[in-house]
Amino acid sequence: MNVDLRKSNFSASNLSTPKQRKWLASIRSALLDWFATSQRELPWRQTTDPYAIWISEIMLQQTQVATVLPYYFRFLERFPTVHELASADEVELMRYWEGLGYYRRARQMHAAAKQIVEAHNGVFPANFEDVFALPGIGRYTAGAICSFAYDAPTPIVEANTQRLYARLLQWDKPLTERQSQDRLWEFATAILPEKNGSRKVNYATMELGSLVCKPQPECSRCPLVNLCPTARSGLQSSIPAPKVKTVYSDRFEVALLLRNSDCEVPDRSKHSVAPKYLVRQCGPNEWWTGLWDFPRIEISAENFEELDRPLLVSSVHEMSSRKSKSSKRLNTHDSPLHAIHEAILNRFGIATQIEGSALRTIKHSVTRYRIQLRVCNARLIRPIAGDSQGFKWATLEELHALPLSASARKVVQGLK
DNA sequence: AAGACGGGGAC
DNA sequence: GTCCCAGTCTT
Repeated sequence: MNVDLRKSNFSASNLSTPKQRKWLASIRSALLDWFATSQRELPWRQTTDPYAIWISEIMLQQTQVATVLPYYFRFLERFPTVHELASADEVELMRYWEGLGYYRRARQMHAAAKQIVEAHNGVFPANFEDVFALPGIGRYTAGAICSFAYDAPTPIVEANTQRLYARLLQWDKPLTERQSQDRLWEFATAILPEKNGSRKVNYATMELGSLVCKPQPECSRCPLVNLCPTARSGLQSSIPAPKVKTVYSDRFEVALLLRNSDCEVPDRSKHSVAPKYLVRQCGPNEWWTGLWDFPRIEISAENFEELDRPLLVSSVHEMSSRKSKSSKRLNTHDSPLHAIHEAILNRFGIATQIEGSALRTIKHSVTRYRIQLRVCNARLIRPIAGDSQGFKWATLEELHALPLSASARKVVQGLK
């Protein structure tokens, strides 16, 4: 089209001048042609069931398509309707979410399902305001559900479309700014057709952002290349503005494997009793809220190294009697192990003793932390106090049914 | 406006 | 290694 790209960085208004409307119509048209031949066949696009679309949208928050696919099928098979989800057992639900991360998504979804049963008679709401009001559903997800399920003209702005829209607008300010967000939502609204067909347009903008207008875009394959001022000016690498680099910090942890067979009288009724491991449920103000984990604490880099030393020998007895002639290492200064035992006692109220050096070290990451976790055998040197809440002993089989963090799951994998 | 929240894919 | 991902909610 004969649209002047040099003037398509609109100064203000809501993209409603004749020239802007013509430009938008050209984009829409080229986009839909491209989408018809280039779209991926994703399972959540083969349905208009708002429930299934909702599940997919929640799973897809900050999570890539390839990661979601297996979870999506498994989840819908087990929880095919709002009612099934609303009446789901919390533990089983979390087990179906395990590995996806951002576990509050699952809890909020559970709450939302109950809300839908209560307030909407189990029928997924059909207008934006009602959908938006549900826990875990923000502006993007509400718009996506209404558009995809009902073909409502609700705009969407998420990672893919945000990048695409910013480039089409040649918007060079950081996208986190309020002004930027307002502009993006304005574009997202303006790009939708007057009447029907918003579903397809929203699918198409996301798909183009995902497959072509990537962080490193492939403009030579883009159906909008001749309509895009950023491509014209060669500013693809600076638009959208690069995000502030994440500063990672190292973190060291130790997890304790405490077996009941080491500290309790075995059940005499059976000649072979499966050992049980001490686990606890993570509380509201810690990572993996609601999930189960082995007793685990952060430790210093020095103590972390100490746990890697072979043939580690220490006992509380040796440490508590400072005058005794225990091993040379323990005599020099406060044992690092003592510090760890103290920290475990303070944190969990259990008196423990680490045995030997770490079985293994697991690397994982949580948001901005790069974590190394030493897994250690340990024993209880005093019974667990009655007021220590949240603990339970679980067999290997029971551990398989409990929702764990990905790192705790790795620990369990090593227990066979 | 900025930070918390998980984990894995892709390069 | 680094960057990024169909965001939401809380400071």
